[in-house]
Amino acid sequence: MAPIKIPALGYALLGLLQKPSSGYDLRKVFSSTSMKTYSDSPGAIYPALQRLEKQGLVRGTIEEGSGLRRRQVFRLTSKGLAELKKWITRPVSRDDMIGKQAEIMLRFAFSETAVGRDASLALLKSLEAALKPYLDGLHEEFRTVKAVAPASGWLAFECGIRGTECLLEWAHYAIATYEKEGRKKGGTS
Amino acid sequence: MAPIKIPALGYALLGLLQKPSSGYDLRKVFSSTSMKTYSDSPGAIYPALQRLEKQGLVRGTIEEGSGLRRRQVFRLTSKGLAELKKWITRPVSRDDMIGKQAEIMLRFAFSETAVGRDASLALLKSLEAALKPYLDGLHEEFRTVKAVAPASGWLAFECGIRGTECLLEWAHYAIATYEKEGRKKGGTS
DNA sequence: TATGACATGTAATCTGTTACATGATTAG
DNA sequence: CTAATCATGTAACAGATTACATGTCATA
Repeated sequence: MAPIKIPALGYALLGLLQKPSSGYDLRKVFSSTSMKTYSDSPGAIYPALQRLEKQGLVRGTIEEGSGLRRRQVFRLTSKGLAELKKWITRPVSRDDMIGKQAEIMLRFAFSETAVGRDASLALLKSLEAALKPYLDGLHEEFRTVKAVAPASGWLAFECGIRGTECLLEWAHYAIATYEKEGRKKGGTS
Repeated sequence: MAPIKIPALGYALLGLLQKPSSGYDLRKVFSSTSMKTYSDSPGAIYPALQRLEKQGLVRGTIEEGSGLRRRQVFRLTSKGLAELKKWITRPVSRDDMIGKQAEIMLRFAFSETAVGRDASLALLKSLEAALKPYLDGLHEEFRTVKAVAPASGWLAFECGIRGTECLLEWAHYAIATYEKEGRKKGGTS
């Protein structure tokens, strides 16, 4: 069979569904928290949940009688949890660096509850490893850009570089945080 | 008439078309430079160019006889340049902070050649002004997040905060760069 | 003569946006 | 009684992805 294809919104939903929720609950998360990157419109979320259910990744059960209008609560199936773990534990590729930094952060944010702190650390190290050569490439490209572009052009490019350096520093900090935690609690072994 | 609606890719094309280019040239820019965020697929670019031409924002002229296969070179029309300027000079809203940081950088990158350095500076100041309250909001939300989320959750959130702080620092640096330039060359007055 | 770079396009499909439609319950 | 909030959905449309189709020219 064809390998399951899940768009970004689908993974965001799978991650949030580690805690059983209705479509409405999920919409509220997207509209009220800093996950506003994803659409909170019913026209995006309800069809996405239907697709996930058709793929067997979530299962919805209607809650009757609790006073309000019927609510359909969705839960991850074991297949759904497996897909979520697979997504989270994928190594970070060079390709992920380009427009998908937000997706990596989402994977990391879910990693601890979905897979465990070892996976969180592994993801961070994988990110660090991908970041270094990517940054080298950016620095090299910068020399070219600075020679031909107007100030606003190379300044914008420099902003991208600084942002990436900032991400790398954060990764070090996050790794250090996990390793300190690990020593306290016993960690990997 | 309905106000012209242009998706992100359309603006990217308008900006690049300050220098007349064929669809193929544009694709190469997207695939070979750090503008890989935008699709370099023909199925995205050629239809987008057709839409822009239908809206009267660009005009394509076929270059024959230069040896290779026919090449259609697109140029900005005056209407297209006006739309580009309007897009660039829009003040930065709180809403732009959310998933549209890349779009703001693109606007800034094009600002100097399309409108002039005064517009570049204005855009930076507008960004700075939007960034400050946005950062305050993030810090406040962080306190809540840290109390309820696992380490990977709040660390991911912290990454967003650091990235935003980094952007603000860059804005200061870019403003300083422009103001130094301005004193040298006579600038605004 | 076959491969790869140049160069442009279309068609099927998927996803998201926008706007609408429905209906129950609670607060003022 | 009316408005707001809870709660779910559909339909029309726009745009992107993927894959395919076409054709030229240079070079190995």
